[in-house]
Amino acid sequence: MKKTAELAGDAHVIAERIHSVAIRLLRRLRKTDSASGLSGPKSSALSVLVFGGPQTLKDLATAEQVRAPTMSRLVAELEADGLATKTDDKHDRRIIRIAATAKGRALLEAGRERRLEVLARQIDALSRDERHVLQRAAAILLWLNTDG
Amino acid sequence: MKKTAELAGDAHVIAERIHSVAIRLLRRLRKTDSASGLSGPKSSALSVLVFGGPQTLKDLATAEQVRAPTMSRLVAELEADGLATKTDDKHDRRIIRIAATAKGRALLEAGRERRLEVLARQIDALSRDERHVLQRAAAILLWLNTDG
DNA sequence: GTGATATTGTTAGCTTTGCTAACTAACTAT
DNA sequence: ATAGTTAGTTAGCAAAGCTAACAATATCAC
Repeated sequence: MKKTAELAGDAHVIAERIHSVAIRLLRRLRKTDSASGLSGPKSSALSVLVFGGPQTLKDLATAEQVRAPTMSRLVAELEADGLATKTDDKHDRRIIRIAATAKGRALLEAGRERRLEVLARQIDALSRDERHVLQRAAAILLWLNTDG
Repeated sequence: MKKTAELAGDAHVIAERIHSVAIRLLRRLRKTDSASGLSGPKSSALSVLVFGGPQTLKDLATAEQVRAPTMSRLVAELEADGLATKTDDKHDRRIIRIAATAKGRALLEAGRERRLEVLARQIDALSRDERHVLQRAAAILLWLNTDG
């Protein structure tokens, strides 16, 4: 029987390891980021635009779990680089629709590939079973982050 | 037969998802960090000191995958807060030994628990099988980050 | 021994990314 | 009409990363 006030030691240890691994993973990926000229947060936002279609600034901020001012600046920078556009909504003039440009899509493809290349190769070298574990883990964590 | 120049689509997709999930996970954890007064990078470094014993600044920087100046500042801040100490090495006077203080250990325990509390609870609510998947995934990713 | 080279850590200064507070503009409801 | 809410921006701050340049110490070649 598990107490509610005290979780199984398991859960804490796993949480700790997941946290630790995530920190190190991102620090490693950030390095190669710079090669593509597109930073992590920018490529992540651009990715949402490319795969999720045009978005409101607020939706984009929510999707990226970032505050509006932060996203406002990121979008401004993407726009300055010609990677995204902002267009006014006709029905609600407070709203702006943010969309990826063709250039943005192209750069994302190239940048993304390059940035994750090393990791992808490492994952490819794993056994089928290990790849499956990572795939399931990603799904579980995604779920925890959104619905949990 | 797999080409070497072109990985199985699988690997790229998994890499992408892992990356995406890691970004969101850390952004989420950072929020609760502030409650303990100990930021993510600091608690991570302190954790290395507590569980790995006294370390050289360089070793600490390497362990945390960070450059020396970055770790130098983090350690200075930990020291200012009375969470770590720096002592000179007798045999090699270029080296400093960095160790966690009792206060540092105590704060780490408390802070760490609080920071990862939500995640730990979520993990605890998963099935035994799902927890096992996360555990294995963490081990695999740790290995990729260090030895791979 | 001495001079060149390595290594360790620090300082200074920059960039990026996040935040909150305060504001404007526009929509909604009473 | 007016009060409140929502969307986005601007300004200003802090944290955490980096490189470049430097001081101090070790080590190695000779």
